[in-house]
Amino acid sequence: MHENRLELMDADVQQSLKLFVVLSRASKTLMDYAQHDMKHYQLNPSEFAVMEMLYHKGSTPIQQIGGKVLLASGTMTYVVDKLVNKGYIKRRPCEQDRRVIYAELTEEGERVMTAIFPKHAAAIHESMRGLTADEKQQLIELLKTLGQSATSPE
Amino acid sequence: MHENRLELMDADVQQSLKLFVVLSRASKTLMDYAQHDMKHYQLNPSEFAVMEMLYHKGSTPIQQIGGKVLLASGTMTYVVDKLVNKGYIKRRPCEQDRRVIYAELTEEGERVMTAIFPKHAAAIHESMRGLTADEKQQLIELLKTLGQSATSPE
DNA sequence: TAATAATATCTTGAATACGAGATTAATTTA
DNA sequence: TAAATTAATCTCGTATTCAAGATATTATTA
Repeated sequence: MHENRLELMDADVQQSLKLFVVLSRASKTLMDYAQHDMKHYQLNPSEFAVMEMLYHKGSTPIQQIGGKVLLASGTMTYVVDKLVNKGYIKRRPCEQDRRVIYAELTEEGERVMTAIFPKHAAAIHESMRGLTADEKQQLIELLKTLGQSATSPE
Repeated sequence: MHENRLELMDADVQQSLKLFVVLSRASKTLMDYAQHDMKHYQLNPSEFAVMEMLYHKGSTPIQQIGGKVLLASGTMTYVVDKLVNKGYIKRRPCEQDRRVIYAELTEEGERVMTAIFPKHAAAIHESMRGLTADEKQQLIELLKTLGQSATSPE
């Protein structure tokens, strides 16, 4: 009696729900995989994302970092504090605009990311070994389209 | 100097990282969309997932629910408590095995899910309007493969 | 110039999640 | 049957996140 509630739905809607579930699972699996790798470096996903952005972009205003890695401002303070305590980044007030504070890697932070990042990238790459380059490219295109359609005005 | 750190990497690895980012974003966008819809019914994603499972499977041991919707046992207690307080589900001890406790929808819970679920399904479906049925099918297959490769033995 | 609006960061409180350990019950072993 | 093991749930402490509000600074406007 319960089982066929799903079967009574429109087939297209069923397919969308199926995709939703598969997307959730695949995403969670990959995130767990990445998180597990980060644990080797004593970093959680938010911390790693901030470190990675600073590693690739250099000194950046805290707010810009939050916008890029999709973290709320309160979260940014928390994450930056933790990374400062670890000695990986430092705050540097902007001289032109004293509302702004830059975050940037310390020498220690640079050193750590230089050691860590290639390993982490390799781990991510390894987690996707089930797909060919062509399949990955297809996935990238399809996911981009999906992401856009879910964002744009209802 | 910072920008081309990425460019120095192997192209295949770069592609995998790109896919990782696109997957994260698409997933987050869809989850945010779904969460926004659930808010109309005063339910968060974990609560909705539990309700949905009970709606489709009927009375189920709490641990099994946790396994299916990927929540830790401590979290299950918390979520079940909240749904019980809302009057949507109830606990029922198993008579054969007194370690086991079933959760099941109350009449109110049944009523609410019958009203809510089709609307939620329609919202999910709508969020994916940017893809054709064929594209969705491709995505489903590719994501399944990806999810498996990230799970299987390192 | 004074008042207002906008911007960036930080503070605080609530919600959510996990993990370790406690509790209770069932099952297996000696 | 007693002890040990396994299993299911719950309790408690901690971590992470967001949202709303507070504070400080800059930009705009009257």
